Amino acid sequence: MAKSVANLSDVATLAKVSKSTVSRVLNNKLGNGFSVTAEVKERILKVIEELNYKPNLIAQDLTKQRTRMISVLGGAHALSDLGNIYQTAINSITNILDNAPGGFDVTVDMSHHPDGSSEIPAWRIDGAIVLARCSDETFEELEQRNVPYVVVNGSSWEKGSTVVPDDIQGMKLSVDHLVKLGHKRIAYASAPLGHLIGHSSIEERHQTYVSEIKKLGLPVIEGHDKLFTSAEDYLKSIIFKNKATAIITYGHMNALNLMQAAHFLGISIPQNFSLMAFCDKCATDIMSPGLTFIDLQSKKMGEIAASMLLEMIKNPGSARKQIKIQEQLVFRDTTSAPENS
Amino acid sequence: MAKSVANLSDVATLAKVSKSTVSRVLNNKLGNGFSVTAEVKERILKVIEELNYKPNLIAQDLTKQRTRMISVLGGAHALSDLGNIYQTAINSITNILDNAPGGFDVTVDMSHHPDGSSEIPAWRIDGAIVLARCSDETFEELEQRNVPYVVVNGSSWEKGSTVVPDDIQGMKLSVDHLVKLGHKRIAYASAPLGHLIGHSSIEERHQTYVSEIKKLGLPVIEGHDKLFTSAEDYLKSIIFKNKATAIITYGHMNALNLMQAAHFLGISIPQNFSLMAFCDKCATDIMSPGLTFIDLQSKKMGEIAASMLLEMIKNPGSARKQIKIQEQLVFRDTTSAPENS
DNA sequence: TCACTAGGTCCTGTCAAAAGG
DNA sequence: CCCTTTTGACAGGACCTAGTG
Repeated sequence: MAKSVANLSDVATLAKVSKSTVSRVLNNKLGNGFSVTAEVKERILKVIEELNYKPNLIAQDLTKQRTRMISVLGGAHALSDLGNIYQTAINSITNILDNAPGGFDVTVDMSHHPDGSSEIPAWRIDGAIVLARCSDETFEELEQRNVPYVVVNGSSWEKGSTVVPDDIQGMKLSVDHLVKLGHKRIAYASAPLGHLIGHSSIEERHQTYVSEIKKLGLPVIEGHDKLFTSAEDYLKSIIFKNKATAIITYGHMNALNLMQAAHFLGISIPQNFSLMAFCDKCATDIMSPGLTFIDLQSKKMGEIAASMLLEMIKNPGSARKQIKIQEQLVFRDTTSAPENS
Repeated sequence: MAKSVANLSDVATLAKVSKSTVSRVLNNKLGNGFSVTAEVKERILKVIEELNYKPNLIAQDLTKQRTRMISVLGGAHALSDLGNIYQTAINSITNILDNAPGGFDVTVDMSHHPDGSSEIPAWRIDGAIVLARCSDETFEELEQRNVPYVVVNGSSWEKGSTVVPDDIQGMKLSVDHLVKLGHKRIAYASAPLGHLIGHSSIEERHQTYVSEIKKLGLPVIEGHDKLFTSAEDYLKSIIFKNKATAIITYGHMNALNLMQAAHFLGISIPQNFSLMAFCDKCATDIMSPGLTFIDLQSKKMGEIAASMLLEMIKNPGSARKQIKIQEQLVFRDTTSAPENS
């Protein structure tokens, strides 16, 4: 196959000028000690047009020592289940970085890197956003290569910044909301099996549930410390046997399962029990009736993460930041005063 | 800031050998006319270890003229709404390409490229998967650069291959399913506003609905040619006024909306009307009761697209292919014989 | 000062050729 | 002269500094 694309030399030869001139017509803003005849400039531009020449980005990256590429790591779990908060976060991250001066190319890494092997193209990126977590090897490489990175909803190593939702405050909001409605027997359904094991939100929500409930002198309903499995069994145990009047769930998937199971068992929400979850607004849009939820503010998390990353890229020496985002209660149809109050 | 990463020269200097020797220790499979003293090899490997040297991928790309990167284009709509077929497709695409010999780095391009400007890093990728469609400029660049590409669920330009579901056959399956159950008044709800305008599936499903219904001598129910807006209005018009006993919807979001509206209006599914949709298996998992649907086989589409792309990369001269995937009926809880039959 | 150019730089991979025995 | 081991020079494409007439 013949050479299919033109390069700088080709343009230079055809325009009968040197490569440097072509390069500077393309890149250097005219004015600061740089000039060309209008005629030469025209000639060069015409040849570029004819050959449809475009600079080879790889070569450009090599000389400029920067790629204007930003990688979002952890796409495998970000895309795995429906309506999780990372989708929203990714969207706002992309928006910000797209519109940043100069423009960055945002790209979600989808490869399921086998355990123990970091395959992050650290040499190819100017920065990274980590969704919740990544492998130790990846963290190590990011740190060693001095790649600026921000972790969204998770913790970082030494040099990375973080943006996390304030789950302690969110759980307090939840309990407070239900207590104000008159609930006394409030249960908590933890994360389903297979969820991100060891994620801090699992621990924080759980512990805060226990401490808040105890602080108010209310009964801690059993099952809060187990991972969530069967929604039907859970309802039988928590509603029928333990007489709970309200359930807080770790995420929207639990809530969805519980709604379906309740429908199946002939129990009504919120007549027979109130239900609320931690999740993102967009996840609740698919549910009916409208779920009361603690908004994790994933859009805002994404925006802040992206801005912080830009700052870190611009200003390599700056110190890491750790930001906590306040969560918000959105009161809709699945919570109300308990029946017997 | 001091130079933070080691390069080939550094290794060579410290190991007291030439750069080429280091390079060959790293890359050339030993055996075919290549050899080093065990001692030299050890020395080099030790230095590499010490400096934690890793080849600069950008430079490597430049010399090798290939990046082992594959870009998935169209991420903006692939991630925009929940449970759409592209998520499944992306997952299977990634699986295949990850495990391909040599391994490819799959990356989803998320940038919302402004109209008219192709910003595809065509120079940086070895191949592309297009989800449904991309801008004309992008197609143009892919073609001109001879980047192998496969379009999933959409049409390509001259050199690209395509994998599309057979919507004509799928609509025939739907109508046939409902007719066999005894339905005579079958309606079709088209794509919601804001969906991919002009996508062939909208046209094909709609036209096939009309032609199949007519062929069977059944009444074409009005509303089939309008974009879907309010689920409640639709039900009032189609079920109450037009006495339809079954509705086929363009996608799972319509179906979800209709289920919620039916619940609100006090109509039961499938007692009062049957409902089915075109969608992906994973989208229906979040619905209750279980939706009868036409499976678009997005997993299979992804697998085939990825394999075709690998073939095209390996074999640049090969002719484009256009593959149609058979759709499948999955009979669940939302369709049954009509009440008055 | 103006209008332009030569040649080094970024970093790795390759190949012909040289060194060592 | 042969074989093994190693090397130097250059390609790859764009950018940039120093420099020329």
